[in-house]
Amino acid sequence: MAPSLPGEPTPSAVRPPSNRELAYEHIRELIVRGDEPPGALLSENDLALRLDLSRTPVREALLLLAQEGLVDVRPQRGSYVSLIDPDMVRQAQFIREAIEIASLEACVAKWTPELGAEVEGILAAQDACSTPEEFYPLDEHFHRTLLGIAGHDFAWAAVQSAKGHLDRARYLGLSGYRSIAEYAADHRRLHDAIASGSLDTAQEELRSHLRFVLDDLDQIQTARPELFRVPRGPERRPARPARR
Amino acid sequence: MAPSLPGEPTPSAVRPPSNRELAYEHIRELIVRGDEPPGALLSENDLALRLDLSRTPVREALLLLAQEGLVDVRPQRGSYVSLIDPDMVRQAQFIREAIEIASLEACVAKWTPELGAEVEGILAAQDACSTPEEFYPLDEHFHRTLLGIAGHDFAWAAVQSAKGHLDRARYLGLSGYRSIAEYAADHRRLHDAIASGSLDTAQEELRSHLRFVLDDLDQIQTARPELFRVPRGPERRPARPARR
DNA sequence: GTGGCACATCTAGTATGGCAGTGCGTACAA
DNA sequence: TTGTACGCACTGCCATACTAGATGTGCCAC
Repeated sequence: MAPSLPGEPTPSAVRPPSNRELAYEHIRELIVRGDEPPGALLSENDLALRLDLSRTPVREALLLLAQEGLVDVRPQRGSYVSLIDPDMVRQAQFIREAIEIASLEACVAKWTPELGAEVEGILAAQDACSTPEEFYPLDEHFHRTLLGIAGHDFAWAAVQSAKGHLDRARYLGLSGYRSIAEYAADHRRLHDAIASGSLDTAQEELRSHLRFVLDDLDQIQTARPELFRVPRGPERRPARPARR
Repeated sequence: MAPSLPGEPTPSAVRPPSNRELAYEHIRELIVRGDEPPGALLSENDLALRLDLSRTPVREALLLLAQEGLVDVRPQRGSYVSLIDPDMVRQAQFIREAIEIASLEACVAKWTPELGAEVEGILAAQDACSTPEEFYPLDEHFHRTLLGIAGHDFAWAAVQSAKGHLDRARYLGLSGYRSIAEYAADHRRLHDAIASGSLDTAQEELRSHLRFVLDDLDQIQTARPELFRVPRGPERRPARPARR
């Protein structure tokens, strides 16, 4: 686990993270890792108890997560982990692809051997990974670094906020449908194309790399249909818990 | 039975807007329209009094605006309207351009005469505008409609959240540096290119249209430097009292 | 046995009070 | 005159109390 990622926009270095940030990170982790599956109830009161905080920071964290699309707040009813909406995933993928592909032009233009060495380091670390848990942060780091080289570091925030649903699908996808080694190989080919200055090749490599998420998505949807919002038909509630 | 159709993220049609949404819209309007200029102090207490609400919805609105980059919350110090950061505006422009340009492909592919008629209606309304206040929502409507035709309606949220700084610059830009008529003419040329199925032309039209914001930006920065974050030099603080 | 209404009990939304950190004005010392 | 220490007043952060609305449950009339 990286203690401090480079380029972090967090002023946490001097200021301890607020309870809201703590709650946000914690809850987001629960959702992305699948510990709280899509459809699960996330009660403000319950979370406040579990995290040993008051409702206010928990509530504000849920507000941000709802903005991101990971949580579905239904007033006076409850807050739920949002179901994975295939259409929304596809659109998130579109956004990500649009931004990352467009950034490659500047990335190739600004490429230097020093930057190449930095990226090589990430690639080497990826090759040493054996579990998705290890690979996942490195994958983020790789893509984020490329954006940073292009001078579009700020765009990462936009990508990240859009790819909430993508993250979950990706996490599940890394769990077996496509191997870590294949993802790592994609990254290396992309790096080679950038380093050799062939923009078109790089764009094609990145495009197919990013689109594999969609293939994974189909696989996951077939295997775990209960995690997905049904495209047609109500299915408002999967089952009657019949509490009490 | 599902009373509300899934797919539309806004339940506002059936539910009255919450105080938080009211506060958000109101404060955002203040900032984008320039009523509260960059650097102005936005006190939770003060806003709560002015909007006749409690501090909670105001605070949550400020949280969302901070996430969007329009407000700069400094803990235990105050919340301020963020200064316009030229680099951030450029990156927001990049994001927007990447998404809208990429969406044109699907837009051209899915174009129909019926959709053309709808867009024509917007164009006609734009031609009838005489003030930026009238034009501004129609401009949003135009671009959003194109995204919707491409089937990337969801991407609008990403664009919007990224273009906070852009909005302000754009609003100022509409106030004189480039005329409404020129913007409207851009839109019409873009429409014609899409309708005739020439993707490349459409992309070029849109690209130059969107990049005019950057030209405006330079004009505005020259005219009103106090609204901008200084690009070079420390200026961390005017002076260091170095108490204690 | 069935349909409908009322209540008990959840929920999130909102209001408010206390707390802790920071900047700035002021007064004092060199 | 200049530099420094100190305290007040202000800020946002967090906790708690209260409100209104939605839902499941069970009683009761039929």
